[in-house]
Amino acid sequence: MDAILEELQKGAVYGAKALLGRELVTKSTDGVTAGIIVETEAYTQDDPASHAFRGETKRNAAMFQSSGTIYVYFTYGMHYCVNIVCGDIGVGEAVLIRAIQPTVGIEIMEQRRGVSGIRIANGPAKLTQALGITLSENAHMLGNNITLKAGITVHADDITTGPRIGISKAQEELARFYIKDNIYVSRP
DNA sequence: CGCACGATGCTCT
DNA sequence: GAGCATCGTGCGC
Repeated sequence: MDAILEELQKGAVYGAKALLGRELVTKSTDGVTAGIIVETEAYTQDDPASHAFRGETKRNAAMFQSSGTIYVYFTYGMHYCVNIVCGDIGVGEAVLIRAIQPTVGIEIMEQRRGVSGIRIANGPAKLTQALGITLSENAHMLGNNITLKAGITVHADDITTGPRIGISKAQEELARFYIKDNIYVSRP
């Protein structure tokens, strides 16, 4: 957990790769739920597609906090997405978690999502619903209701990149990373 | 099986 | 007032 904080400190692109294979764990009154992170996307401050591109606002303030801060945002009138902040305080960088492979509390997640199998968490808004993450966790630090565990080892050879998804600017930028051949990614 | 679109409300211009 | 780091459905092939 401290080790990952050091990796996140090195920046969003580095952090996006370092987070692959880690287990994201959440606790609630429903119980514990968790999954292996299999797809991430790095957002840096100079990225026109990033919420931080136009500077700090009330909404994106968490992105400018210290590494390991959780940034949750609400979008499309119905969805939450979760990021883990990277880099120095005052710099707006974060990694969007785009897909997880469910490991713990699968029944709870099926109930929250209303589906089972691959569709439980193969997308950024799906995994927040499966893990029970909402705006109430925004700007909190990793370590309480949301934590990271070691998970599985991912070698550099097992990481690949793909086109960015769901954005209108800087689509070609090399920022989306996922574990090769993993069936739980949102898009191969 | 793939594409198109509607839902739905908050944030920033 | 537009656009959005999305998802699910519904339709046409």
